[in-house]
Amino acid sequence: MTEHPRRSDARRNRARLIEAATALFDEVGVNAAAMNDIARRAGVGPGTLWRHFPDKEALTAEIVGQSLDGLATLAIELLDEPPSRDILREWVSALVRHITRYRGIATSYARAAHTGDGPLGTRCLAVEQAATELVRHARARGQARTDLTGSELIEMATAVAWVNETTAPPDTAERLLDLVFEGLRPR
Amino acid sequence: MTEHPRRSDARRNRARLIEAATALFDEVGVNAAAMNDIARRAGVGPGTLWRHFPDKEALTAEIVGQSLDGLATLAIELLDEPPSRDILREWVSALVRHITRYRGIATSYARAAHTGDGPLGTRCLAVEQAATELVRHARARGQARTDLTGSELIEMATAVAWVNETTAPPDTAERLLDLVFEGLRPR
DNA sequence: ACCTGAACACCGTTCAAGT
DNA sequence: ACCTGAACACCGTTCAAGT
Repeated sequence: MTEHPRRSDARRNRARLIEAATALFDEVGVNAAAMNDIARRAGVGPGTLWRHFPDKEALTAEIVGQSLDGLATLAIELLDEPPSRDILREWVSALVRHITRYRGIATSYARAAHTGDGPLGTRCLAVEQAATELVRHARARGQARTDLTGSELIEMATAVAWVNETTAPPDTAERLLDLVFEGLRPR
Repeated sequence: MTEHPRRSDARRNRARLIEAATALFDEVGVNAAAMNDIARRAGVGPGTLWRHFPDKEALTAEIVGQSLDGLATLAIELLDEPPSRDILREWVSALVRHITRYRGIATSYARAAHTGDGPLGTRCLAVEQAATELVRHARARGQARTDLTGSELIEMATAVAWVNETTAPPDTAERLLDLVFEGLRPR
């Protein structure tokens, strides 16, 4: 949890752990990446990994944290875009791409967003607030139905990302988003 | 795999295993139910469980099999219902309720339906064929957009069931289905 | 102050030894 | 023909012993 350890070997180990976890998450996904493998790859013992990150969620939050914070930032930025831009769709697409990038992270998000606890939960709350603001603007623009909420938007995006990563070929996400935005009914 | 073992003690053990698994799946969900706990609860060794069901998927398929087959049957039955009935929505609701009943089964379905292998996969293929037929009729009735496919319908239902079981209060499923059917856009 | 690595509890799965 | 239960490989996590 300590962002900047005092001793230089501790700082170096922390950097190595983050590097190893990032690489392994990219290669095999969050679920398949074993904690002990991350430690071994970083050249440290499992106890050292535990000292820096008390559980897997803390490590996950560290790795995906910047990218996740960027989604909140993106939502705020989209508020100032001209009405010709489909800000709701653009943001949801970015969210789905973010989740898909790290396979297995959809479940972590869903649970963290639900409880609001832990290092992931607090970050998810920030994203949800940004989504609420975004939905408010999209509704005013006529780009979203008037009863849609920010958390519902995130739930739908998480659901699409989950289906996309567990069952479908990787390029089905946009097609599924079409269905979610336009509905299964005839227009 | 053998449906009807010859020796009476084997048949009795099989029945006990199914009973124990059904109870434990109901209590804690499919994911949290440990194989060894199921065996202990049935009063047999883990090896006996393995002999009757070679892995957890085989056991899961046995437990949820009848209910899953019922969904294919339901889809066929709905084909003959009068056009006043919203057959697509009724069937998807039933599918979501079925998945929600056994927590943790959404992932098994998604994977099984994707590969089409194993005892679950073959059953999922039958459900998908029934869904395709149902979608065809719903499109002719004007209850579904003309480019919707059966597998897409199942993907959306699985996604909603997954969100519902991992993040949301248990009664959110119908609200999410409203969003999926009508879309996030204003009508 | 921080690291090491053996150890723990738990999971699903296997198989040699029995009856 | 079928069951038993110890054992295996693997996971995340812990902690006593070091430097």
